Amino acid sequence: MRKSNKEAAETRRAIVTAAADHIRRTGIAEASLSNVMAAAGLTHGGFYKHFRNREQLIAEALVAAGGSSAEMLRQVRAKKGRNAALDRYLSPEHRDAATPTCPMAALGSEAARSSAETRAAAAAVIEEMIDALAENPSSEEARGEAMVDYATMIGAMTLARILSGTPQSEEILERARNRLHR
Amino acid sequence: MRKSNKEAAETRRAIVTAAADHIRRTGIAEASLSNVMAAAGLTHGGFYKHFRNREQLIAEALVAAGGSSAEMLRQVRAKKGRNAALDRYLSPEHRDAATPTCPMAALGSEAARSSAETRAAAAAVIEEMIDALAENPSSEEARGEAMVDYATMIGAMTLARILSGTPQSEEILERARNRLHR
DNA sequence: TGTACATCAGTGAACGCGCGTTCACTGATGTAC
DNA sequence: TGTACATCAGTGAACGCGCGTTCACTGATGTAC
Repeated sequence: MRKSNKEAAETRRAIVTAAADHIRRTGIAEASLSNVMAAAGLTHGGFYKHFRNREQLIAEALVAAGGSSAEMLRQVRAKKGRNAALDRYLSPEHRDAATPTCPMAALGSEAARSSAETRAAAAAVIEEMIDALAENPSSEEARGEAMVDYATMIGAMTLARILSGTPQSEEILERARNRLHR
Repeated sequence: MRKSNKEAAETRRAIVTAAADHIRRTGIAEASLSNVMAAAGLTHGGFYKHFRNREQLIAEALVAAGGSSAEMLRQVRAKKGRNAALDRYLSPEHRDAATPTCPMAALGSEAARSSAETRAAAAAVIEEMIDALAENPSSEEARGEAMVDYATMIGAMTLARILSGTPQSEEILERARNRLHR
């Protein structure tokens, strides 16, 4: 039962979206093709009609996840300013979200150990997040500062998630917000 | 061929050490019992003579890894001061180490998604690292500042590892060092 | 201290399971005329 | 525009593999007397 080209393109997008959600929820290693395909409403056999292999899907899913995370940062920032965007990122809601928004906080250390293809995708995500975060994205200095800000954000979110359920979890988020506010 | 109690205790320690190395090198999910046991010079079947299950080993390995990481931080700091300890942590050598020193930088995002037992072990590691890092570990304020410092450290190391091989990798480490120096 | 027996550290085969990938098959869609 | 056939999206079974865990077995160590 061949599908139309338009339907096939939608299917491909649905698979990437399902994978983007899955890797942020469970990490890369736990996102099996069967589970991702089932979440997209398909059986696993058809996967290779759309992707070369699992590796390619992971790279695309990472970029998609990073895109939606940067978009959210940009929107809050445009409407309510930089501090509000930081507050949103470093909030208990982001910490507790069933599907975390930022892929670097959700699986950064796993990406660091991954293949060159996956790391290149992760590097593109970092680039986009820095763009969304920097006061003036064309200034080398501002981008550099945003880079360290972002490091603090993903580190604080990681610690807050490990410490979930203890008072220190709220504390690390609050202290990170205070340090990064301008 | 039963082993003496002393030998058995040594075996147990060797398994934990092998696991502590393995999880820092490859993450928790990739550290299989067979591989860990082989690294300790044993076959996998004997594992359950020492541990309840894999979960227990991971928790103990995490604490062991954190202990050696905190110990290194303390030693450099005692000899050469706080800034030198930060420089050592945020160095290209730590980034490139075959077995990374700090388990939180190596697998923090994975620990955040793990079971309560593993997260409790990770929380103990965080506690110990903050102790080693804080100017005055008995001051609540100093511990809080050290917490955010540590967040920046693990975030910067994670980003530096993803960006390995690009000029930004060195840049993020240098900028993080500069921001945290006192 | 010596003896008899219970304990148990470690081995290696086995289990059921889920993984990534391949494949034959289907029938609706795409395309060449 | 209509027809004939090639294409290919998606299905579901199959593959070889490594996983965590269990188990029968071994013989040296530990212990009770």
